[in-house]
Amino acid sequence: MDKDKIDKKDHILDVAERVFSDHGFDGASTRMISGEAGVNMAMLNYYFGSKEGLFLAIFERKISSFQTLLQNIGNDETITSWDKLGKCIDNYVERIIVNNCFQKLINREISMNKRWDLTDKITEILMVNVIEIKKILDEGIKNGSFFKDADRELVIATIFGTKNYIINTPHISSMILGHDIRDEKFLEEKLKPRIKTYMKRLLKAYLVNDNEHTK
Amino acid sequence: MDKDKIDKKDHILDVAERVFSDHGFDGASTRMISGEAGVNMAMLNYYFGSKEGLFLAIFERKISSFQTLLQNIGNDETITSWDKLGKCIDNYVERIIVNNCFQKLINREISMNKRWDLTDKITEILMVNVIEIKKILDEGIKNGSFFKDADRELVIATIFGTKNYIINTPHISSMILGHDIRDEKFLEEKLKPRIKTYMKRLLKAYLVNDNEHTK
DNA sequence: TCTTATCAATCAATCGTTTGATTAACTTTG
DNA sequence: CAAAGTTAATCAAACGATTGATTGATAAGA
Repeated sequence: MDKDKIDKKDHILDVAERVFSDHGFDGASTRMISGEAGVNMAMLNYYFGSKEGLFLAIFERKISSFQTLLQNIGNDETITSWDKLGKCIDNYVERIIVNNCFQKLINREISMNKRWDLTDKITEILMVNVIEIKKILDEGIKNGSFFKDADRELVIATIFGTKNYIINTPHISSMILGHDIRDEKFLEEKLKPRIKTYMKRLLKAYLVNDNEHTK
Repeated sequence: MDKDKIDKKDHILDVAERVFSDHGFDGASTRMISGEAGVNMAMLNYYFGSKEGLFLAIFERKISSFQTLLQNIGNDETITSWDKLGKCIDNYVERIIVNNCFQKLINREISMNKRWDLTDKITEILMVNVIEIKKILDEGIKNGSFFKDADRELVIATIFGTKNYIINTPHISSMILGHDIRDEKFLEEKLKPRIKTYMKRLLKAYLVNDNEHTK
């Protein structure tokens, strides 16, 4: 009974997430969503109050599920700064999912900058990862294992930007890589390991203090 | 007369570009656009046939202006592969404009993947830059000045991704950098040189063949 | 006179939302 | 235990508002 209701709400949210990510907030009609979800149109307002309420509910659900898997590699004292960063990269790349509806939604919202409160909420979530990496970089520079003039902020932009570029422009990155990145098998077996290796080599070459950076 | 007409069409396109980038295709109404442009609503259909026609016209205009400034650093035989890449980076970073309406539109369209023909056209344009850089990387690897196992494709993702991350998520990157990146002065005097320096150091450390990459 | 440009008014379609009736599932009461 | 009452869930139908587009009239220029 009560569980059925939750399942139904969850089902509607699943469908709405996909439809919103495909068509945008304004492009997705309530009839479209209710139709694809197989529920009466009035149910959307009954459960979520309004179209905007439904939209926000999608984020609320994901946000609460995000915060549970928040982890703290940075505080581990037993491994080097470099190994910490490597672990972060592995962890981060592993979470790559192409055609991720929610990722699309986040990108659109954050570039749209229309619903301010939502943008702030999203920013807050994404900043958790940023701060984690920044902490590791700070530590590495402080203890001398990373090169002291390293541009920590732009390193962060590179880590997130490289991954975002690949998954946000699947059409282009597929062309660059010569293979459809939406192919699950290719992504899992080839691309993910490749990105991990590349990112680590790239950052090690820049960060790790065994060569002088002649300008 | 004829020039007035072109100016008027251009003015409508200017306004439409901004309104579409602020609200998305479906979120921007024809009344909104015509109102802000100070023209009668029927003029949009008179000039551009339909709302979609207006939308496409925005891209047509930009595309034709893009293709004129296409350049060919790659074919210069007098400088090293590394200097070519450095020039590319300088050139590319210099073109960074935050709050660029058209950039927003392109991103939305390319992640939306709805209007296929338009996506193809955009891809085609963006690939010009990609191919240019790829050519330089190929050459550098071939002539031994770049490290032979360098992942050319992912290097490209890093170059474009780092920049895209910064300008597409102004809210976040401003927070990371501790300064509003939409501040024209800051962007021009501080950020642009900083990105140039960083990108060159990063890529040089990874690409240039004066140190072994111990895994 | 003929073409082009502009306009207010209007079109049918679709939008998000609301309504009132109906059904189903429990709870209370006699 | 059964009848009455209460609540929540579901639905078809309709609401007013807004959408993109079209009309026919009017003005201007060649």
